[in-house]
Amino acid sequence: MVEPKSTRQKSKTQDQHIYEEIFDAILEQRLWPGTRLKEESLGEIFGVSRTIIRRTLSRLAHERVAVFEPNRGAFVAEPDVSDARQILDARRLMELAIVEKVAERASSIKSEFKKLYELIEQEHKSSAAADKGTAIRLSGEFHLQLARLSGNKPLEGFLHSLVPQTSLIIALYQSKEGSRCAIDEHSRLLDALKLGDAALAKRLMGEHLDHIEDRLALDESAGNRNLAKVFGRRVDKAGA
Amino acid sequence: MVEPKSTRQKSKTQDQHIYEEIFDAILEQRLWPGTRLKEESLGEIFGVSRTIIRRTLSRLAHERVAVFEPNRGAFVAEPDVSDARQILDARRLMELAIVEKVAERASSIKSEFKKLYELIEQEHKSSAAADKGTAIRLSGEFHLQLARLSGNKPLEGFLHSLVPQTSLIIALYQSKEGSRCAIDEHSRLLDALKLGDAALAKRLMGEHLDHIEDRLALDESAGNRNLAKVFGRRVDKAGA
DNA sequence: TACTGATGAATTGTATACAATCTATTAATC
DNA sequence: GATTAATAGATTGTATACAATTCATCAGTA
Repeated sequence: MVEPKSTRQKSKTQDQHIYEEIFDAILEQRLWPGTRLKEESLGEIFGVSRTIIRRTLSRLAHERVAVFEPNRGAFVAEPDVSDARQILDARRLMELAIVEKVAERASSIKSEFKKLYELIEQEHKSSAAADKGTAIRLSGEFHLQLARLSGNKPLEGFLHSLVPQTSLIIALYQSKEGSRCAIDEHSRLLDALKLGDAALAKRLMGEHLDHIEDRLALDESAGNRNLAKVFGRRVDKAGA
Repeated sequence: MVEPKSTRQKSKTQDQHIYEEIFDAILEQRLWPGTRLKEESLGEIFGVSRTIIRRTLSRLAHERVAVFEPNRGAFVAEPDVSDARQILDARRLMELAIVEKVAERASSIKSEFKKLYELIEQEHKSSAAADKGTAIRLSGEFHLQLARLSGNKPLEGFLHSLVPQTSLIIALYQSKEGSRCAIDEHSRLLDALKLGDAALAKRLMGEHLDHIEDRLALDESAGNRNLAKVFGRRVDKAGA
C-alpha cells in the first residue's frame, strides 16, 4: 500500500476536510467565539503548511465565521448584538424561502426526505445520549440539508454561512437552556414539507426560529456578556 | 514626501483595490465569462506577487464570480442556464426583501437618498455619453447601495455576489439590447422608497427585474451560446 | 493526412524564507 | 511602587523557490 507520491492530488479534499473540521467545531460549540486561530498551530494539527491554513481561514473569514485582525491573526467571530439581529433576520428570510421551495418540489424529491428523517433519528439519539455537541451540529445540518433540497445553490451557500454564525450567537447570548423540543419541531416540519404544505411548513419554520430566538437575551445589555469588548481588552481564549 | 517604508500597511487597501478593479471589469463586461485569469499576468499588472493575486482570486471564487479549475487556474465564471435561473431567483428574493427594509427605514436615512439620486444622475450621463460599460456598472452599484441602506450586512454581502453574477448572465444570455428605461425605473423606485411606500417599491422592483429577465434568452437552447461548452472544448479568451 | 506518443515550456499548488509587526518581559526613570 | 522605555521572542504578511501538472509542439507511424 504505497502512499500517493503527490501531495497535490488530495489538495481539494484536504482543504475541504480542514474546513469542515473547524466548521463542525464551531457548530458543536467546541470552538468558542473569540478563540484565536493560530496559523502554525493549526498547520501542525492538520499536517500542512500555513499556506493551506491561511486559505481555510480566509474562507471562514469570508463567511463571517472568523475575522482577521490585521497583524494579529484570525479569531472565531464574536457577533455583537446588532450583528446578531441582522444575522437572525437574514436567516429567517432565507429559511422561509427555502421551506417554500422545498414544499413546491416535494413531489420530485421524495427519496431525499428519507435521509432527513434519518438525520432527525440521529438527532434523537445524540440528544438521548446527552451528547449536546453532536446534537447541536446535527440540528444545524438538518437546516443545511433543507437548503440543499431547495434546489437553489446560491441560497444554499448563503445559509451555509448563516448557520454557523447562528451557532456563535447562541454561544454568546443564550440565556435559557434549549428544551430539546426543537427536534420534534424538525420532524413536524418535515412532515408538512413531504405533504407539500408550504403554508404550514412556513408557519412551523417561523415558530421554530421564534423558539430559538426566545432563548436568547439580545437586549443591548446582553452585549455585556462579552466582557472583553466591554473593557476594550483582548483576551486569547485558546493559546495552543 | 517619503514613501511608506512598509509594504504591508497598504495591504488591506491594496487587496481591496485589486479586487474592485476585477469586480468592476466584470460589472462593465470588459472581462468576459470564461476569461482566463492568469496569476502571474495579474501580478505584473498590479505589481504584486502571486500570493496576493491568489487571495483575490479565491475571494472571487468564493463569490462564484470566478471558478478554479484544478491545476488549470482561475476563470471568470460561466453560469449555465440552470445556474442563471437560480441566481436570478435568489436575487429577486433578496432585492424584494431589501426594498422592503429600505422603505421601512426611509424616515431614518433621509440623507442617504441624496447620494442615490446623484448615482442615478451619473447613470443618465454615462448613458447619454453612450458609455455603456460605465452605465452598466453604475446600475449595479445602485442596487448595491440599496442593499447597504437595508441595514442588513449579511444581505448586503450576499447581493454583492449576486450582482456581478447577474452581469455575467446578461453577458452570456442577453438577446435584446436593453432599452435604457431601466434608469427611469431606478428613479421611480427611489421615489417610492423615499416616501416609504413599501408595496409600491416592491412592485416596481419586481417589474424592474422582470424587464431585465425579459431581455434574456434562458431557454435550454440558449446554452448553445456557450460554444466552448457545447463542443466540450476549452478556449482561453484572454491570453495576456 | 490523421493519429499517437514523447518532450519541454508554461502554469499552478505548496512549502518555506524573510521582513514587518505585535506582545510580553525586563530595565530604567520618576 | 507605578509608569514608561527598550529589548527579545513570537506571529503574521508577502515574496519566492521548487515540485507537480497541464499544454503545446513536434516526431514517428500507419
